[in-house]
This record gives sequence, structure tokens and C-alpha cells, in this order.
Amino acid sequence: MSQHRPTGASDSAGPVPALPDLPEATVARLPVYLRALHSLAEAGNDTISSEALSTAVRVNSAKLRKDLSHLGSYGTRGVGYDVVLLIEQIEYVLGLTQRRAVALVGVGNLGQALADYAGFANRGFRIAALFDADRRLVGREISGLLVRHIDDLPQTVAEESITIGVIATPAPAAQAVVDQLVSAGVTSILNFAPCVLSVPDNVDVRKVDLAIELQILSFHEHRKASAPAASGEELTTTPGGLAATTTPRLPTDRRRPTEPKAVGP
Amino acid sequence: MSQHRPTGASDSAGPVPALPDLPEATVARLPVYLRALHSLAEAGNDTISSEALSTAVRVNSAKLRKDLSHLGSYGTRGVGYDVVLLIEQIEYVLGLTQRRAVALVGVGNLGQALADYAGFANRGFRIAALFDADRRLVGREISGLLVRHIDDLPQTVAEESITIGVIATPAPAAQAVVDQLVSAGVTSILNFAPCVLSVPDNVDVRKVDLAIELQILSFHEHRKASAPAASGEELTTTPGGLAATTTPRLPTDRRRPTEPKAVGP
DNA sequence: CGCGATTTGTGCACGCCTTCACAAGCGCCT
DNA sequence: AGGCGCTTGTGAAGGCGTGCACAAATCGCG
Repeated sequence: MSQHRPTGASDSAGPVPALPDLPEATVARLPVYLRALHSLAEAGNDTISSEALSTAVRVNSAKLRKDLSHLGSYGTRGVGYDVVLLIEQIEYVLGLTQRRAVALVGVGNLGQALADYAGFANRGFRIAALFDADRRLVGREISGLLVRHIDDLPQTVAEESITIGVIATPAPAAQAVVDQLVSAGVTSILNFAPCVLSVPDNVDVRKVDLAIELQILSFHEHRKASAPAASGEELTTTPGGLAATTTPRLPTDRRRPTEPKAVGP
Repeated sequence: MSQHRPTGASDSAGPVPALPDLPEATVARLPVYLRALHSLAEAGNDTISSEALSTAVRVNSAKLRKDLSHLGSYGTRGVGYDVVLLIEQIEYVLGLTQRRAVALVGVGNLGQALADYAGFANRGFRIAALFDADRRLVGREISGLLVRHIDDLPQTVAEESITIGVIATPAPAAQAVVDQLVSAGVTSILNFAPCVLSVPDNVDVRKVDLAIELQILSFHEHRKASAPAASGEELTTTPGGLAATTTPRLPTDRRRPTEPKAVGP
């Protein structure tokens, strides 16, 4: 039941970071656990077993236990985990014990929807300011928040202790916006613009690209449409003859026959 | 080599039904490459080396080459990749040679923003129908699309050959909506509702949880705030009274409290 | 016509993540 | 008090993904 200490380093010499060095995969799942735990707490559960929680969040129970074990040892064998305690622990590690201030840049359609999104406020965040480059939008009020001009970023970021920026601008504007955010002191960025961003090493960026998600689904659709087709005739399976925009040229694999080696499955 | 069909020699002009069995990690990156390649094509580039493309998309060039090699062999040594050919290949594997019809359920703030989002149309998708359970919204028109009642789902899905559903409803409604989508024949779902969904095995679900993204960023913020803070202050750092909702109990951590971290190795 | 510069495609090793399986710990019941 | 069933925490194994480093392949030039 050793703690999160990565390797059994010597206590005397090893300066241990304040936070357990969680695997990224674990970090990404903790919020999911947290959500489920809040539900359980509201439903009046005092404790929960890893097995029960794992079915709720659709995660292998061993993986769940290992994830939680990274936080320390907060379960009771034979009983399970104390729901409230676990919530507190996860919120602590995720840094949610303080309500973090977020700046939202770009109040187009998506930006407005994000500004209104209740999920942020409900889960530890406060949208502290809205920005846009369009002077016509500046001064407008969106869900109780004044839209400021992007040039006011440095001042507002400082005043409101903003550490997280959300980019909901068109792609061409995104890089300039990040640069401004970064120089204003923001060190975490959530990017909705469909483009790659350049940031210094100390800045974290997460991207959400809506079209990419659909394209990934599209791949699986394509695959499903190919394989289980017992008829085994058509390739793209399109019922109607559409495909108007791009040239629907057929794939021509010009792989060289130099390797007759046909590795069978 | 020879991932999928060794079509090279025998030009039976036959279809290539068997798609290469791409690693999921590769599938997730292909859309990013595709985006960059479109830019390159517009900029007039005929060919691109893996090195150049890799810097554009911020991916290790070896990884990039390996990803592309899964598609077949479409590069020329000493030269690079043919941009147009590569675009066609990626669009083919992703199943983008046909424009896929998408149903969007839930036209609240987020749903409306998604309905307006140009990125979908620009990248191979067509929002074919909008649905909502609220009769007051049914009949309204949003960005040129009629909002239908969710009970019309089966009919519309069939008529429009919809295979992908997007859920932008509140969490409590999401599971019921998926069930309806699935029974209507939809086999891929993009879920924006903050909850876990149950679906049959043959249905793919991808989730986008905006608050989770912020929480992951929050974790890294927390970590950054702990480690490099040379001063004694560490844990929750921010001023201002907060944490009104939940008990701001400090971590009853058995792990050692914040030790000033010395520099790494 | 051959040589050097360039770039692809990939074998290999390493590290992270997942999963199984099980000993250790805890509470309850008899 | 002792045993029994339940659950946690984790060692070990296997799989997947990443990145290095290099042979093979191609082009351009002398």
C-alpha cells in the first residue's frame, strides 16, 4: 500500500513532487469517475465497490482500481471506496478545489454556445471573460458576460487570474489568439479551431476538432460497410450515386510487387 | 509490408473491399494529415516530404511515415508524397468519398451552434436533419434546416440514409435518444452529452465532453502550480473566496505533503 | 552512366497501458 | 473468537504505440 511513489526511491534523497505523477491515461479517466461518483453521492450511496463503479463508467475494474491506487490508498478492502472521500481526492488532484477562471475567445456560434454551457460552471470552472476581435461584437452581452476586445486580454487575464483559455475562433485567427493568450500569461488552452497551434513548452494545449471526430466515425462506418457485406461486391456501398464534390477516383495501390511474400493471417 | 490487399500486380480492377486494418492511433491522426494536405494542395504544392509534413502537423516524421505506410505505398523515395494522391487515399480510407448524412439531435445552444458549424459541410459531412423532443422547437428552422420531432427519426433516417448521429441533448435525455437512433439504424454516434452511453457492439460511440477537457487542463495547471512554485505556497494558490458548493476539505492525504521539488535529473 | 543526395519504408527496442490473477486485508456472522 | 466471503491493491505478462536508425529506392547531375 505504498503511495504513488513511482519507484521505491529512498525517502531521504528523493524529493517527491507535490502531486502523484499520474499516467496521462489515468488523468483522462478521472473526470469520468468523478462524474459518476457525483451521481452516486446524490443517489445517497456512501460507498461503492470498484466493480460497481466500473460498470457505471464502462471501464475494466482492475484498471479502475489501478487508477485510483495512483491517488493513494482510499479504499477499504471488503467494503469499497468511500464515495465522498473519493470525490474529494479526485477533485483535489484535478485541481478543482479552486474554481478556475477561463477566458473564452471568439463569440461566434460555437463561442456563444460555450459561453452558455452550464456544464462548465457545474464542474469547477467559471467563464470569467469573453473576447472577440470583431468590434461590432464588443460591448455586447452574452449570457451575462460582457464581450471585450481581444486587446484587453492582458489586463483582464491578470485581473481575473485567468489560467485557461478557450479558443473558439475561425482557424486563421487561432494562432494569433494563442500568442496573445500565452503572452498574457495563460498556460492552458482548449482549442476548438481546426488547426495546429504552436505554443511554448510550458503551455498545454488540448484540441477538440468536431469534424475529426466525425471523420473517425466515418472510417469505422466505411469499415463496417465493407467487411460484413456478405455480397462482397460493392466497395463504397453508397446506395445513391452521389459523391459530387471531389473526384471519386478509385484507390490505386501502386505498391510494388517486389515482395511476393504474402503473409497469411 | 503488404498490409491489406496486395492489389499491385493483378489489376483485376476489382474493388478493394478489405480496408487496411489501421491502428486506432493512426486513424485518429489521418484527419489531421488530411487537413494539412488540403492546405498544401491549395498552396500549390505537388509533393511533400514526410519531414515537411511532420513539422506542419507536429508529429514525429517516422510516425507519420509509418501511418502512411499503412495505407499502402504512395510515396516516392527521394521525392516525397504526391499531395493530391495522398489526399485521395486518406479520404478513401476514411470513407469520405461519399458525403455522409448526419442527424443532429438536440437543438439547444450547442446543437444550434453545431448545426451552423461550417466545418462539417467543408469536410465531408452533411447535416441532413435536426431533431428535438421539445414540441416548441419543432417546426422552427435553423440554418436552413427544419427541426423535426424526435419521433420522426426512424422515417428520416431511412429517407436520408443517415448513418451518423450527433447527440447534443442534456445528459438525462441522451440514453433514450441513443436508443432511438440505434433502433432507427444509426451505427455511429458522436455524443456531446456528459454521460456514459450504452450501445450494442456494432455501434461506435465517440464522446466529446467539454468539461472533461477543461478538467484535464486543470490537472496540469495544478501540477504546474505545485512544482515550479519555488516559494512555500503551493496547493490551491489562487486568492479569492471560492469553493462554495462542495466542502473544501483539504486533502486528508496520507502521502507526504508538498515538498519543494528540486530540479529533475 | 554512374555517383551522391535525398527520402521512403521498416526492423527493432523501449516504454506505457491494459488485463489477469491472486495474496492481503476487512467486516460480518456464527 | 474464528472463519468466511467480499474487495482492494498489485505483480507479472502481453499488447500497442513510439521513435531511432538504417537499408533500399529514386532523382539529378556531372
